[in-house]
Amino acid sequence: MNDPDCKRCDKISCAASNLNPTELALQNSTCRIATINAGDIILPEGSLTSHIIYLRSGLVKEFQKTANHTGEYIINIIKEKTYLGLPSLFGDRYNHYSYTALTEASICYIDHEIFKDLLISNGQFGYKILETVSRESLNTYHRFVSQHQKKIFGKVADMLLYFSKHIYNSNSFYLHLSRNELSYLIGTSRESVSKQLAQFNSEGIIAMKGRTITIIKALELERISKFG
Amino acid sequence: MNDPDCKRCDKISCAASNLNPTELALQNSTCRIATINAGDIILPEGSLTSHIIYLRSGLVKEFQKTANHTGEYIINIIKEKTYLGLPSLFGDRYNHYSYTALTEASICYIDHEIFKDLLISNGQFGYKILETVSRESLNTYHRFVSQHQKKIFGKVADMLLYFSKHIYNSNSFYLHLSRNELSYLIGTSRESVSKQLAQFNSEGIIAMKGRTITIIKALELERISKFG
DNA sequence: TTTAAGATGTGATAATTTACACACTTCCAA
DNA sequence: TTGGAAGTGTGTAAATTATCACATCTTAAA
Repeated sequence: MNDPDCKRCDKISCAASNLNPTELALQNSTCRIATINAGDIILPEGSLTSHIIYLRSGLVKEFQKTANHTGEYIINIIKEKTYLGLPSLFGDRYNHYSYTALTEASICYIDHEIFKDLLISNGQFGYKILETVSRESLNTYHRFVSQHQKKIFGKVADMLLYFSKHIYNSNSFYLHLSRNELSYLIGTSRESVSKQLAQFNSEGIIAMKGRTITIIKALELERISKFG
Repeated sequence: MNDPDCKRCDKISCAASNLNPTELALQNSTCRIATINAGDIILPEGSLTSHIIYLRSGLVKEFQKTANHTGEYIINIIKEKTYLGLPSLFGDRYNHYSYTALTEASICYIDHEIFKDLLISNGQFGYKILETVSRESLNTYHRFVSQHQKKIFGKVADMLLYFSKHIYNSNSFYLHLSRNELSYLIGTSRESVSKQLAQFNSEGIIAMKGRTITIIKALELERISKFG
């Protein structure tokens, strides 16, 4: 763990940029920074919320284990400059989801009470956090609803576009998730994902080598996502 | 439309009870109240957010039409003393979902700008709204995840417990939704819902007469919901 | 009261998806 | 370098669910 310098941090959150120097110094005084290795767990579900956790850099998966503990369901893939589990923090006293690093990640621990005090004393900061929680809710609802009414080819097309447009911002990317995890993300079986990817590959819609995927016909994928 | 009196309102929101008399008077000055008949639309998806809408009494369904406009997906059933579509308000500039009254409903329209000013100037009020949005997000995520990994009997059991415990607060209730709408709520077909309800009925787990349902073996339903 | 439209129940069939089996590949550590 | 564990691809059978067809029931309006 290192002592951070929030004032000079180039990865500060959009909300925290509304804090004045005094407030930022207050946050800084209780803030600790840590580096997490790929694959390591950041927070297990069911734990009590003691700190705010902010993802400075890296990729994290937010998930929940299934009832029988043999599988999981992935809620979201989280990118840098995002607070982890805000709804759990404000909605309840414990973390509803688990968080695991998909790549090496840098995270900040911020004291819960200080954060809450800042929210209440600085309305602009509070409003930004509210906007953040709202926007993320809408995004997650949208993904859930989309998936619910689609067949597998639609789900897989959706997923590929999600990674391309929202996570990696490129037509070509290395997936940090196994085929199994992809199936946890869209709520199907590993085999179904494999077969659907193989089909898109053979149809020339994507090019695939292991976990590296290149989207060739983006418009076709959009059509499949919409249609299916 | 009538002029309301927020100060004497017995259906005031938990968040708004944090407003002082001056702030409440400010909210009151731009507030209008209206009665909606069962089946009438309150807000269509895609519309711009001009006012905050607060459900004083009644039951409302929050839903989204499918791409081909032949079906819909129900996000939530909303009870009294709840703001409608907060995530749309803060996350974006337009309403992501449609809202239709399931029973006669009383709703308040509150000016968007005044509401936002109150949020920023009164941190406690803002914090309460943040808690509300967070809690609702968690509830909705939870229902989505549950449904995703369950078979039809699990989904229907889930749904029955949801109505019993969260909506009607009774083991016996009249459903304000058609079989078709029930299927939109859990993402299956009307026929599958009918058949599953008939089976629970024949097994003595529930008693059913039209839209009136009595849960006989609640523990058995809990088990089915958890197991499948 | 009559009548038509919408809602519901239910069996048979079709479509979709999962589960299983197993071969092959990749990657990491001894 | 090698052995084993984990990850992946793919055919086939089994399970699940949707769709279709149609009878019956309910409700609301004429």
